[in-house]
Amino acid sequence: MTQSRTHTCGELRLPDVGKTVTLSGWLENIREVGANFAFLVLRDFYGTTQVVVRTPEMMAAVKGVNKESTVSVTGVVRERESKNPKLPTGEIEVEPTAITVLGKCRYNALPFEINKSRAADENVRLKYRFLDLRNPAVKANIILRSQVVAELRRRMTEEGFLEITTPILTASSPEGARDYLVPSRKHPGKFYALPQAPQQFKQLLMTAGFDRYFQIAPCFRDEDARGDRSPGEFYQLDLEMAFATQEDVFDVMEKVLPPIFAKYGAYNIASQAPFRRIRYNDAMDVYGTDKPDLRIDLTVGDMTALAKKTQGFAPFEEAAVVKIVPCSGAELTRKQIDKLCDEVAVQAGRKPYWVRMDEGGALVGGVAKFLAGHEEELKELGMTPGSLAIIAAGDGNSARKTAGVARKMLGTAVPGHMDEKQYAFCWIVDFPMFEIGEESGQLEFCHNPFSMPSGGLEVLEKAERGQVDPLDIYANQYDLVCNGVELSSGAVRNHDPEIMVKAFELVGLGEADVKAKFPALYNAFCYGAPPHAGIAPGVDRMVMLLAGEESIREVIPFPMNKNAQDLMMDAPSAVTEKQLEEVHIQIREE
RNA sequence: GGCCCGGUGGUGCAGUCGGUUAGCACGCCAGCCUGUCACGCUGGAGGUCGACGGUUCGAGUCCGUUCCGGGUCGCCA
Repeated sequence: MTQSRTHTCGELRLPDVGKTVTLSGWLENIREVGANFAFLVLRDFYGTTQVVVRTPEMMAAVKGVNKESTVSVTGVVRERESKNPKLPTGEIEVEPTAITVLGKCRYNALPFEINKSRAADENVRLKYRFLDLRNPAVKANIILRSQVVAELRRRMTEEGFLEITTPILTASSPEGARDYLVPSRKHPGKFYALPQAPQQFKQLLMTAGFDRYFQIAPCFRDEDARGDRSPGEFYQLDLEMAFATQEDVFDVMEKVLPPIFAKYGAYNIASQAPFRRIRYNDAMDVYGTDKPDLRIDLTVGDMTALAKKTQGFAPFEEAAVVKIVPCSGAELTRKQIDKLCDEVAVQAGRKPYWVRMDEGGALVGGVAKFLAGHEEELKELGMTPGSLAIIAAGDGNSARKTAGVARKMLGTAVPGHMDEKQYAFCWIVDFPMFEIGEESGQLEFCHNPFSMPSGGLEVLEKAERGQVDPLDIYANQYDLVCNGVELSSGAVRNHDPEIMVKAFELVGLGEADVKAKFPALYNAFCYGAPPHAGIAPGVDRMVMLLAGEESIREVIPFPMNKNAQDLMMDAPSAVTEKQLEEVHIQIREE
């Protein structure tokens, strides 16, 4: 063998007929159609090419070679006698003079069939991810990811951002998620932590005078997985801008993202600038969630006042808040409605109620008898003849949340309420700065303490003097949401030590706590920090949306399973006594 | 940690009211087939029905416990 290949398996066409070529790839299939007559399908990264075997010698060469072995085929390109218009290489085939096995597949039974790997058990797929990825449909998501990342880099660079890497081994931070810890060999009993995000570093870069920073940043969080949340690690398009406002950040995202979504997405339509801005409180009231799917035209109404007028139905009489999601044209059977309500209960943790308005405008089914006589008020809330309404009762947040889940379920289940094939972006703005903690009952930071409060020092001082309710203070913080998926959150940062301390004082902490929790940031901000703002959209989630996948694991090359295990590499795994000794770790017997 | 769903040849699934030989498709093996391309045809191999315990004359099926997986809430930006 002089050359491993002269062409790829995806490039030969009719004009190549007559050439002597060498192709190398995986033996995808063997179709024997007669004695000394068979078709081989050779697959590489670029495509597949058919090889036709018509001699006893070549038959002997493939005899006993298992599928998925890698082979090299040298032969002459010829025009097919019967062409296959479905394949790019369907007009030609290669008639071999030599077939060499390059890498034997020792097994004739694979853990799953390559072209059907997506249907296989996920743990088996993950253990044999190298086989799973041979499936072009699986590989396509990884290719897409690469293209998207390349384009993000290109566009960010065009916008004047510098890509700067930040440490992976850093200090544990007290806020946010659980850290991954790395024991230190040189400092017994001390630990590095993997960064949950490059948050503090990028703010330090701003303080250092870099004007526009970005990074495709790996982030590590030791929290439980979800369908759209990878355990352990994930990537963010992390960015930060000096002397910038919220609008400056929105402007960059609105320039960078839509073209990429329109170009690489499963749907070719993406919201154009400016994206809709929805205040946090409005989103919770109208959509029952802070990550609304705007492709659904349903909205949540408030029927608390109406519910208070009903009699005989305790949930209505006792609930602090009652929400209603009316949905027209809902021709669901009783069974389908029950199933939908059950599904809402699973996702929201609270069972909703329902009522239907028949074509004559009378209420039927579900909680109809408790609402009888209130038809007109329900019509004002959006019910129409032939509509179904899902009703959620509870304390404020749980009723809103249940209604939000119901809105999403109805939108996807009832035809005509969802314009699915598009990317609908929105900004959620004006998050509350503080909240009353459920456990403590005390005033706490609602999200993170890095955000600049709207109104700055002045509003905090008013709150301190009791002139402003702290719960009415908003943070200059925002989320980017697309099709019901939270892509990112970001904020105008609090770069002023004085305001930072004041914010901490409102929640019963003080300068000592700021210094203890964020020593580097606090110290740096005492040396002249620029106002700055940033955001960090999740790369995995973006690619997931673009690929139209439901599971984030489909867009990660080597994902861990839900239990944060890498079944292929067998991680996490035990280490030797010597390794433990070196890092001064003793395992306690359970 | 709570709740919901699932676990049946290599893979994906069916299995009715508990009933005698656990079906189907794909894959695998053998044979046939000179234009297949989701090749076709004939035959064959391959199963402790996740595990343990119970009810029963009899359990894939019913009950209990447990393990594993998925979803969801908690958690998480």
